[in-house]
Amino acid sequence: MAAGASGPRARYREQTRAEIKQIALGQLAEGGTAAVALTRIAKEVGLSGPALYRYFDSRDALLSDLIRDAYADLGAAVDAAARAYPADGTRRARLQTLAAAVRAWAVAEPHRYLLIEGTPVPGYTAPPDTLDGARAVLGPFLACFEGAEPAAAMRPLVQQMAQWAAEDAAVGAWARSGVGAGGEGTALAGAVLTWTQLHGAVGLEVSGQFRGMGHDGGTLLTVQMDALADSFGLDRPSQRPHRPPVL
Amino acid sequence: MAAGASGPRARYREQTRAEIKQIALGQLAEGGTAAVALTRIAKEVGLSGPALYRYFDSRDALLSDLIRDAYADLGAAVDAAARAYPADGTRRARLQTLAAAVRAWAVAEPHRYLLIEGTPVPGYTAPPDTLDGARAVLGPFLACFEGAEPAAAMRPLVQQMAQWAAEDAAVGAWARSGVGAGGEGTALAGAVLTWTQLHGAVGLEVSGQFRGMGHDGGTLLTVQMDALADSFGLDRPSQRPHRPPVL
DNA sequence: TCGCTTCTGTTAGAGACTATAACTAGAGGG
DNA sequence: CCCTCTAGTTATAGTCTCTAACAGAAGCGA
Repeated sequence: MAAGASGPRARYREQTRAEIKQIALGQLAEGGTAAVALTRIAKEVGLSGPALYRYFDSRDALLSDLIRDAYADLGAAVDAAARAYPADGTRRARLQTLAAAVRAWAVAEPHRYLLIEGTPVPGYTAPPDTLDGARAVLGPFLACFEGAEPAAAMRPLVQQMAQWAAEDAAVGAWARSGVGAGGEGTALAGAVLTWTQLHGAVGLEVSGQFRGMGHDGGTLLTVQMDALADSFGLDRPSQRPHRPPVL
Repeated sequence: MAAGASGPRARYREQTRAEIKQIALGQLAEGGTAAVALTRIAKEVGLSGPALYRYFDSRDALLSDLIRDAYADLGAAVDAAARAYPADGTRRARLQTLAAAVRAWAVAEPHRYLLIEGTPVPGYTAPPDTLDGARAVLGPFLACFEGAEPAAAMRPLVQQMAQWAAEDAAVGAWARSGVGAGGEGTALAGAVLTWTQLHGAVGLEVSGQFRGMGHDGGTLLTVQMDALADSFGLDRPSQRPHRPPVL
């Protein structure tokens, strides 16, 4: 819908914007957020300095666009994983699959993941779409908690989430999009916990803080998700042969 | 040892350095890492521009110092909580207490916490003391897992950690400083999981990504730590009345 | 006490970057 | 076919990091 492309001019404009963003991504990959400089982008794209301001209001606007794209991309990856997951699979395995999809995307594009989940340090500009983006990524996780039976330890959070779903109609509807009515609190609690643990595990791994430690990020995440599945009583743990995934 | 203070000159130097750091902390609190500017610090401290380079080699050096201090401070807070915790208390409650101490520090000084756990975006300069700092913060958590009996889901991670402790003598000794011999893998796994989940929960809360969601950070962290304690078989869950902590 | 050394501070300036202002040429649309 | 709006230009202001060259003063040993 955003296309529009009312004429050849708009088309060319979109093309230039895309080129700018691509070069920005390159700089991001090389030196992090701080390395994204409009002047250098301009030089590389063959324009001169201020011309870029025809395409992006400011450096922050460009970064916000990159964040938006990254969220969309990650969301698509999770969505694809959810779509590919067999309908008759266990909820536990679904949770593992989706979590692994997030991690795989993050490991493949560390800089973009840091852009998303990173602390809003650069210009302290909290992009407002962050919430929507996170919600889109998290959506497919809701269904993992269909009919879950959370352990006692989970109760306080489940209660708070149920109340939230009751007070905010949009949130309630969103939660019900993943699980049947009545399970909103559980599903929201599960999704938020998943998000939090993903943020912790993947964020630390991607930012290199696990280097030199005796474990690999995949195992850590698998273990965490497994424990989370236990906490929500997802399926039977049954017999889990524990060979760590070969990364 | 670091004192030295061989003369009045060194004393004055230390004083000026402290003043610079304090002003930098103020700027950090107002606008994040990006807002810390040497020129403005100089203006505020009554010096002129390049004079600051007599006290810090570069802007990054100043930030590294702030990071070092923050780690030390957080470590001290955790240590104090550990020291204040009764020797005959349960390991589960100890875990909750230490985790709450970390969160309390982070909530009280969000900018400094973000400086620590934040992604290395600004200059992409990974300060090498990060590892030591994290280890100091994590140390007191080791003892929470004394004699723990990890659930099946934890096994892969425990195994990896045990191997790590076996291969790296220093790590093994560190782990044994918290728990008796034989429990290294379990303790390390517990500590790393705690760190990861703390990072996730506290980082998201402090960076404001929970705003507008129907839960409070304290409950989320409590629930997570409780589930973690379950996963490691710490004490008896017994009867937990679940009133959420009033924040 | 004298004089050397070292430390602390200064101004000047190079270089990178964001962003605005004023202006120009040309492409599209009515 | 002309008029307008757009995409580009150069010039410029202002901020920031960091280096260079230099000046004054405090400390220290003989």
